Amino acid sequence: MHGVEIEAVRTFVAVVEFGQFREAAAELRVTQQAVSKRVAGLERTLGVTLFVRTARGARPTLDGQAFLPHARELLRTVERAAASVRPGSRALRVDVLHRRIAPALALHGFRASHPGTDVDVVALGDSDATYAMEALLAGDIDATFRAVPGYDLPRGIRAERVLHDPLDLLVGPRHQLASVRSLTPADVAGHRIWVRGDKRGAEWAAYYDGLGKAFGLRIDAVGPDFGTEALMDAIAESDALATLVGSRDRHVWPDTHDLRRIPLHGPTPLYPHSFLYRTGDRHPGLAALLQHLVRTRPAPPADAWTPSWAR
Amino acid sequence: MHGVEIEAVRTFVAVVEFGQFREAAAELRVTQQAVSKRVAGLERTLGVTLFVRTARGARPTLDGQAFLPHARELLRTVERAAASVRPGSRALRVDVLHRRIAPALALHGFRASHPGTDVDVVALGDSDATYAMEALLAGDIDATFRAVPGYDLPRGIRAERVLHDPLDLLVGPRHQLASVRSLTPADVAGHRIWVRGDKRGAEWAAYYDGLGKAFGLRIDAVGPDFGTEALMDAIAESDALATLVGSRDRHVWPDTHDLRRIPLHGPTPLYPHSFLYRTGDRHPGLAALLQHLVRTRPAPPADAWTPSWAR
DNA sequence: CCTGCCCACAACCAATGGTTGTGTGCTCCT
DNA sequence: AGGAGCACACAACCATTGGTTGTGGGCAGG
Repeated sequence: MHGVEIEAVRTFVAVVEFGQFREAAAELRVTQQAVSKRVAGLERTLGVTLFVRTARGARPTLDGQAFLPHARELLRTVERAAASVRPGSRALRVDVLHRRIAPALALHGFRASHPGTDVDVVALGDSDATYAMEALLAGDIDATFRAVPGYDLPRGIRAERVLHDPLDLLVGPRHQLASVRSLTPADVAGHRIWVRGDKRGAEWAAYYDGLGKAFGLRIDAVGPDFGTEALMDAIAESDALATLVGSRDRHVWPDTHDLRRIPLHGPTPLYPHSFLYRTGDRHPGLAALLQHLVRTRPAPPADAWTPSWAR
Repeated sequence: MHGVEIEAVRTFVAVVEFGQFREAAAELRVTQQAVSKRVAGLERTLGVTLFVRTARGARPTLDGQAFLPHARELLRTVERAAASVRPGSRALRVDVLHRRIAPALALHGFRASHPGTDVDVVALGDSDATYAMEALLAGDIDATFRAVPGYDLPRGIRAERVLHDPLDLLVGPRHQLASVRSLTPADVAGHRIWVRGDKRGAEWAAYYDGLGKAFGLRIDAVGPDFGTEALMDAIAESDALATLVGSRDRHVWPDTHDLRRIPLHGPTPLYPHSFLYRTGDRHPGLAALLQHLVRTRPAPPADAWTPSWAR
């Protein structure tokens, strides 16, 4: 009974409206005695008597009348305050790292099957998973697709493995493997591979490090200033340079490059996409999206390979 | 943790202002853990994360930033509500007899032009001017609008004529005068007029008695149990019954009643509203309100009629 | 790598706010 | 006038809450 309590104020208004404690109690789903206590408490904290109790009900005193409009305003203000951050009042914001890779396509599927849910797709860029986590914690985004271990996440963030994209080797027309239809990862040993990604980004780097170590590949990450276009240009020219792309990625590059995808199998390296979200986020679209992703989660191929930390 | 708690909101604001839980806790004289719990509880009820916790403190998330102004407004509203009944330093409390008649409108004008002064409008009802005077003398209210003679007031109470509302005849669609555009009071002689008002209320009764005598009208007061709605219903049905309302009154009645106002001129009967207050009342808002009323006092029409005691 | 700072979690405890059961006073009806 | 019925207050009791102290983990800075 330290300060003014909102439930007490709500009770006060109900009593004024019904003219008696009993009905107000019924409306509020509590006993008459509880209403009596709440009103008594409010009267104590305010230091005035709010109701004249009669045999047929209760009617506000002058102080009660004076308090009433303020009480109503208070309830409206509370409602507005709660509405200002109500989950669902805005579109769900999901970060996808890049608009043309597998997670973005999964989002398109979700939008098609849930036309009622607004989803904003934002691309924070492939800088660093940490940055995305911060944005997640700060509420800038509701979820993000990242390749991270399922453990060792910041407090308040959960991850769910929802996608895995088999990798294709992408080579130019003059590459030594350009006409091959299928390869094992081990076949690529000895060929230079560049992947685009910030060295500091533990995310891509960790994956390609693991992949390289597992199959004896030489994979170099080219810094963020070296854009996708420049990388594609370099590959198109080269007879020894290749890169790796998700088989479901829908990157666009000029036709003139004549680049070829060569699927990898035996084993099939999968790039693991986790769906990261705040545990406290009550946005209704979030639950729906998570459910959709889990339901449509593809079965991994029998010969799948992923780094140990991603399992 | 059922609904939004004011203490939690206060805590939230303190944390935003200090930038960390620790200092906010010191400010609020509780432990850091209590602040942590309160914020966590608020986040749970709102369903959003309000702060990003870092090693050096806490800064609001986007939701937190959005919530902040509402939180501050909420605290101000609570303060105003409590102040409205605070013994000693409460808002100016003015009785208006009814919320939809001219004096209430005048108060709205005052509030608009003096946003710094809190005014609470209460309605004691049209029982008896004596009752209002008692409330005035007892300090329950600071002022009241009543139609009383300027003389013969209890010691300690002063009256100032501040408003006069021309009367309209209000009739139903089937009334014999329903299509007339304007009337003199004498034209209404012979038609039955009911006005709502307690017979014991010297106030209304004295005015309508005088009006009836002056122009040969038959005006009956229907008791307080006979509500405004019932009166309006009766008038809507009748071809002979009418009532009198102030031309500035903003009573609401169902559209279906199809009631018509007919202004009275030649002479124009004015209903006199006096502003009554305690001479000893030092409330700063009182002087401001009185001054405002006197300044905006309308000039009476040239052919005005008021009872002799009201002059 | 260690230290210091800041917040979260756990365990515990007093106070709160709810319940049921009962009492008192007023109205209305007989 | 007296009793029934209704409406609110009081009392006892109990689950929940919101506070405390104690402790641990993460991060920035030396």
